[in-house]
Order: sequence, then structure tokens, then C-alpha cells
Amino acid sequence: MAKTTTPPGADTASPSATALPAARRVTSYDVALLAGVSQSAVSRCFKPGASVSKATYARVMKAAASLDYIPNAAARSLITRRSNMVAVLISNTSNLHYPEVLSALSQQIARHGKRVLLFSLAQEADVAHALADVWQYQVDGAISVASLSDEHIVEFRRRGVPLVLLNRRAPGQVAHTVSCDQVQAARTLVSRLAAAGHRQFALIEGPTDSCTAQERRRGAWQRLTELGLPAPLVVTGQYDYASGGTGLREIIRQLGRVPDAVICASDVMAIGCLDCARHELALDVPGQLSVAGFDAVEPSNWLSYNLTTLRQPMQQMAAAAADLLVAQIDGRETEARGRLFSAQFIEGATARLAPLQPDMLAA
Amino acid sequence: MAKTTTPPGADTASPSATALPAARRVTSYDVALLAGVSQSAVSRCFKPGASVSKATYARVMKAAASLDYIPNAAARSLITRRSNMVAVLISNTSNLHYPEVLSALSQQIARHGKRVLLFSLAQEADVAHALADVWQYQVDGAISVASLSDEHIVEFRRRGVPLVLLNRRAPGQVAHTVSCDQVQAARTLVSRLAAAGHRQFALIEGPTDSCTAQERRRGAWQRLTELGLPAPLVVTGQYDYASGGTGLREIIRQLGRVPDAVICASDVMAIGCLDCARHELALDVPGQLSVAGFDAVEPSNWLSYNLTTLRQPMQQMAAAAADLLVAQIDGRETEARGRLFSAQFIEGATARLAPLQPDMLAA
DNA sequence: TTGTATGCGTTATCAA
DNA sequence: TTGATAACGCATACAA
Repeated sequence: MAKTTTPPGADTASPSATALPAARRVTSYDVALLAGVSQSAVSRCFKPGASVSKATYARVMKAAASLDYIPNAAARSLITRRSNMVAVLISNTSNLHYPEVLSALSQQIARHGKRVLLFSLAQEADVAHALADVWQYQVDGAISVASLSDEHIVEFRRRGVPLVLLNRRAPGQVAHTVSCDQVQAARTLVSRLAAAGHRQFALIEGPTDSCTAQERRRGAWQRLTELGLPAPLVVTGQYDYASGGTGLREIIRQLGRVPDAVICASDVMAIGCLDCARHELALDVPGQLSVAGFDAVEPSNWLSYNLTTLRQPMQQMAAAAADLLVAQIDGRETEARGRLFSAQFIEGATARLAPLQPDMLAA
Repeated sequence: MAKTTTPPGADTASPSATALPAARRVTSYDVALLAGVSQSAVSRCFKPGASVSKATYARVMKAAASLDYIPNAAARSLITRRSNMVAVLISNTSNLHYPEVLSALSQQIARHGKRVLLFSLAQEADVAHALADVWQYQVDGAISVASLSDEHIVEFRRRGVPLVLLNRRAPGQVAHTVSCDQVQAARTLVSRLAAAGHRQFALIEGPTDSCTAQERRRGAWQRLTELGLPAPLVVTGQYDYASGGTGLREIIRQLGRVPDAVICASDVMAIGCLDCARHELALDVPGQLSVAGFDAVEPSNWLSYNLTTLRQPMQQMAAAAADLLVAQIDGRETEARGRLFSAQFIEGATARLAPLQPDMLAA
């Protein structure tokens, strides 16, 4: 390895570790000087499809290596108007879903040679702050896994920053969107439960401002109505574990009895509901009560739960979002487009299900 | 105020959906022109502690607002040598731990007016690629929640990029570190289990290259030896759910019987172990077998598990890491420092525990 | 307090 | 293929 001057105390004894006093950065001029070429020649050597002779390329690369030269992305982006950064806006409320989404997005964005500038939104109020920074940092585009208001979406367009919404809708706006068909997913779930004889349904929803929750609700209602079943009892939760238990209690209180099936707008709530039913209310699930969730987060697959749920093809959705965004950035895609994925039904063992009938697929 | 040329469609009325063809960006010159001041005056207005008169400040801000002007961070960082970006390196293997760590880091870094450039490492091989980008993007510093080789750590110092390791050690290097005392945590756990009468221990470890796993192992061994207990049986897992079950089976196979206690190097493995014990082997936990984990991830707290585990004060650790990094960036902290936090013991209900004795604290 | 002039490190244009 | 030169958008030293 490079023996610089004095190998700074490698033993914990003497952390001399004096930070090098802002050593002047190595620039393309330094490399040019050492290689005996012009600065623009150096620049060209670091641009993929440039026109450089083998000889100069070799000389430049050798000099660059010996000086530890790395092009400065800030300077580059100033002139190319490309930062190779993509903003990812994500709200913490996604919770257990968060790592899967984020690492998938990060990977897919990296495939296109770009990196993720992360905006992790703890509260709704953070959106304004985050966006102010998004504009400053000159990102090439943004992917939002958080709810944005119409005004915010308009601002993206006005500022010419490509935007893709992942699992969110733009209420009054045309926007590029990648999502999973929640309506269809909820319809499928209801169909399969109804076919197995469930009649009294209850729903534990997410916060009403979440469009994912709204669509799941709409799909369930639609299908229940079509099947002539009684209207479901609806309570609202916060997508968290505790909401599952309190939701179930509330349902039983309002209904005066245990419903046939509880559909929860997230797996975590479904698990909370399940634990409450089994451990606190001593109910047999799925004997006395069927419980289903959405998202197929990792714990839903654990032996203690084996939850009936619907999986979103997140890796594919992330790839689609990244592709769609890059297409916009490259100007290949101008008109707003939406890509809709289908959820995969996971039978699990927390709901009584009838064997699959052909008409359910058509449902 | 004089509407000079044509303010680019500032009204939401006509979104005409056609992406504006790379409209020339609004710069500080445009603002200066409209406000009737010099460009440097505009610049000063956007610098916190600058010397500007009330009057010009107002004029400039008005002009800026009407033009939708936002300073260009790339240009700024070129001259200030501050990008206000912090690289966060994190490996996906942290899995359930990942969201907590990442959102805590993101928040804490944001407190210092900086943003997170995310490098989510799916494989060990990604490190080199990630680092190459870290150098390019001119980040102010980096926080690594992934294992870095000595060579990599040296490179940070050589390039003058401040680095803080979170829950990782630098084997042969002096480095700024924030971590949780895994040795002490493991010792405490063994002490409490031993005091309750457990004699035959087994460990399900993480990958041997993980230093966190190593420390947990060392602490457990130390304390077992001190207490004169038999050496534990050790098997290795991958930190995932499946490893818990296969680990337990392997332990029972090698031991010829069920051990008194299984200590797992992560909660997810502990949960896998627990589920296997209860649902597949029909063992009574903690009656016949005690199971404990590390990390206190959210599911460990669910009713089905109520796991005996140790919580790392992650929010505080993230804050410490951010503080330490920023101190380095600002040149306030030059000598390598390590901050060590203590884990909090969560009693849970998957292990038989004796009441807390004073000497355990000293252990 | 304000304006002028210069430089940050790169890419892009154009002539050689 | 190569080199001189002009941007890119901002911050800062210095003079006014």
C-alpha cells in the first residue's frame, strides 16, 4: 500500500491522527502537468466515449493513478447539468416495508449509474424542508414513496425535475406512477374469503390520507357490494402493531360479536390483530376469525404467523420506477405514464379459504 | 417590481403537460438584475451571517421569490468545498435493523444541515464501487454501518474524508467509532441466565467476519469461563430467520439433548430459534429452554415473542455518530475517538431469569 | 454596506 | 487527435 510520509500510528497507543490540513485537491491540471498533456486531454480520458489516442490515454491514466486523481463531480455537474443523483423521498411510516423498498430502489438506481440522495421524512411537515433541499442539490430526478400534495407535484414540473411516484397517486395531477393494483388485490381477497363462507367483514384501515389505504378500502367495498354481503365495519389505525389490537377490540365492541373476517391495511396491523385475537382474546384463528393483511413483510412469513396476505413485487416495481425516471431524465419519455403491477396472493394460514375458482380470477 | 422578461409560467393555471425544454436555469445574476443589485449582493443574502442592509435584503428576496430562485448547491460546493452531503454506507444484511438505523442517521444528519447520500451495499463486492463514487461526489464525510477493510479506512484518511464507524471496528486502524458494548451486553446476559441456573449454553452466531458477532461471542465465553460453566456449543448462522431454526436443530443434534439456553447473535435468529422450538419441536420456552437475542428489533416486542434481548440505544448512537462526524468536518475533533454505549437489558419472557443481583451489574 | 473582479474544477466548442 | 478558451453558478477578497 502507499507508504505516504509517516504511517500514522497504526497502534491505538498514539492517535496522532492529525487531520491533514486541507491538502490542496488534486485537479485535472495536476494530472495534465505530470502527463505532459493539456487539461482537456485529461478530461477526455475520463469521458467514456471520447476520442483519445491509446498513447495519451495510457500516460494520463498513469499520472492520474500516481496522483490519486478523481474527477470532481460537483464541477462536472455544474457544466453537464447532470448530478447523477436521484432524490428518494420516503416516510418512516412505511416502517417494516422500508428496508425492502429502499434497498431495492438503491440497487435499481445504481444500475443506471446514479446514486440516492435520501430524504427520510419523519413527519408530514418535513416535506417542505426536504423539497427545498431537493431543489438546491440539483438532483436529476426524484422518486417519492411519500405522499405529495398537488402543489408539490406541480412544483416538480415547473422546476423541470422528473418525478416518479411509487405506490402513491397524484390526486389531481398527471404524473408518472408505478404502483400495485390495490383495488384488484382487495377484490381478490374479499372474493376468496367470501367464497369460503365469510359474511361479516371488518376492515382496519390505514390513515385516511394514504391513497394506498383508500384503494384497498374501495376494492373491498366494491367486491362486498357486488357479492351482496353486508357492509363491513371500518375502523382506522396507524399502520402499526398496536393499531391491530385496538382495532380488533373496537370492532368487537361496535359489532357486539366477533366478525367473520378482519382485513387489515398492512401486515403489521394484521399481526397485531392476530396476536390480540389469539393471546388476549383467546380466539381461534382462523377457526373463529380470519385475519388477512397486505404487503407480505418478512415477519408475515414466520411460523408464528404464516399470514394470509398479498405481496407486492417490490423489486420489479423499484426497477420500473428507476427505468421510468431515467427515461424521463434522458428525455425519452415525456408523456405521463403509469405502470400497474399485480399483487401476488399468499394463502398463509390465518384465513379460511375456499379452493381457487376460475371466476375469482375474473373478479 | 418590474417584470423584466417573461417570468417562466409561475401560475398553476396552464401546466400544458409539455416538459419545458430545459429552460435556462435561474441564477443569482437574474435575481440581481431584477432586484437592481449586484450578483454578490444576492449571494450574501443567501448566506446566514452576511452583512446586508434590510432594504437590499428585502428587494433581493422579493426578486428571488418571483423568479423561483434557488441557489445551486453544486456551484456553491465548488467554491466552499462543502457539499453538505454525508455518505452513509450500509449493508443490507442488517435487515430488520436497517430502517431504524437509517432513519435515525438521516434525521440526525439533517439536524446538522446535511443530507444523506446513500450507499446500500447488497454484496461485499459493492464496497469498491461505492467508495469510488464516494470520492467523486465530494461528500463532507461518511458514516459506515458496513465492514470496511483497513485499506479502505486508510484511504479515507489519505483523501481527507472524515469517517465514523457505527457499530464496526477498524481492526488495525485508529478511527472514530460509535458502538455499543457488545462484550458487556453478552456478559450481562450470561450472568443473568447463569444466576437462574442455566448451565449448558449454546450460541448461534453471526457470520464470523462480523465484529459485532465476534464481540458478543467473546463476552459470552469470558463470562461463562469466569463462572466455571461448561464451554458453550457454537454454531454459525447468517443473521436470518432460517438460521435460527437450523441452528437449534444442529445444536440439539451435536449435543444429543436440548441445551439450557440458546443465545442468538440477532433477534431475527432468536425468533427463528423460538418458532422452531415451539412449533416444530414442541418445546416449552422458557420452561425447557431459554432463548435470548440481541438488538430489540420491533417484532421482538410482539406478543407472540416477547423476547429476552438487549436494546442498543440507536437514536442516541446515531446522534453521537452525526455529532462526531460534524465535529471532524468542522475541524473541532482531530484525534480519533470512540464512544461506547451500553445496551439496555430487556427481560422479555423467553428466558428464565433470576431477580437482578448487585454483583451482576459489576460483572 | 455594496460592487468589481477573480477563482473553484470541470466539460464543451472550435480551430489547429 | 489535440490544445486554447469559454462557460457553468456561486462565494469571497478587496476596493469603494
